Amino acid sequence: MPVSEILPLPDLTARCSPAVREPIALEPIAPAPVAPEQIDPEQVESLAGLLKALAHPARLRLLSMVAAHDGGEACVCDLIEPLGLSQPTVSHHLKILAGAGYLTRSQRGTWAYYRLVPGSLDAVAALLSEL
Amino acid sequence: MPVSEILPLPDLTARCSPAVREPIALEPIAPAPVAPEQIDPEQVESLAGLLKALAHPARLRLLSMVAAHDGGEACVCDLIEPLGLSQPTVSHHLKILAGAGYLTRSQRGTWAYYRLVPGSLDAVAALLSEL
DNA sequence: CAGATACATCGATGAATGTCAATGGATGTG
DNA sequence: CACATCCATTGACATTCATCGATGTATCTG
Repeated sequence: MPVSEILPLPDLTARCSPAVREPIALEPIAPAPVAPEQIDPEQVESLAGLLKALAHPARLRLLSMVAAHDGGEACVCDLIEPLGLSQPTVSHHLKILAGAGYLTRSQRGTWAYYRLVPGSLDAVAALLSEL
Repeated sequence: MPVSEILPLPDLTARCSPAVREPIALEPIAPAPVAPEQIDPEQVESLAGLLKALAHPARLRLLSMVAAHDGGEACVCDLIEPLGLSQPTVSHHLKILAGAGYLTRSQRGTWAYYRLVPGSLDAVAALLSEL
């Protein structure tokens, strides 16, 4: 039987394990947290999703264009030409932005008007800063 | 020769073109800006790249773990196990974060220590808010 | 020098994403 | 009703991305 099974002392060869690199505790210590992060896994997934919805040039431009448009709203056909993408692609990006909560969609007649959700960008910015 | 070529008046059928939906100007008006956005295209690409680097759960967790680690820095081997990904994958994500300017890398001996760049998250958060 | 450890890079593979043409549904017009 | 416009959805395709095993390099130890 190897000695290590009786006296599981950290060996002195330098390895990565934090327990090895830390000075040896003489008294019993509280069990170190297994995960050295304090971020809620669900919150991380959520924030990553919010950022992924923003992480595209066309979508950032869409947000800016909608916000700067007359009355704070714009319909799809207003955005196609300045964006330089096809109508299905523009609708696709708008759907992603609306799904993430950055835009609201209201249909009036044949047109679909998109409007920036107030404070939505500041909210995700705040989440980033407190990370 | 169609009349429209002599008198190019906007027709009355409702179409998307803003010029059609706007009230008809009686006086000559300054040419409307073609692009109803005022965002610098380069800045949009840049911000999208910064956000793309953040838009992944593993990378957000890495930022959090590095920031919360002892001394504000952590080496790769400290992050592999709590993250639950392989060492090449962890190195891959760290490289992306460092390339975007969120982390710095300093090699000391065999270890590579990563450290959060102070203010980098607040900077991108500020860019988001002023979008 | 031989072996072990930490880390990056390479290559391959499966998944996700962006884009457009084509289609379809809904609304308004003549 | 027939037709045009706006918009979303579908399907197909190419590109990008995430992941891991294998390999290579550098450093440290004995």
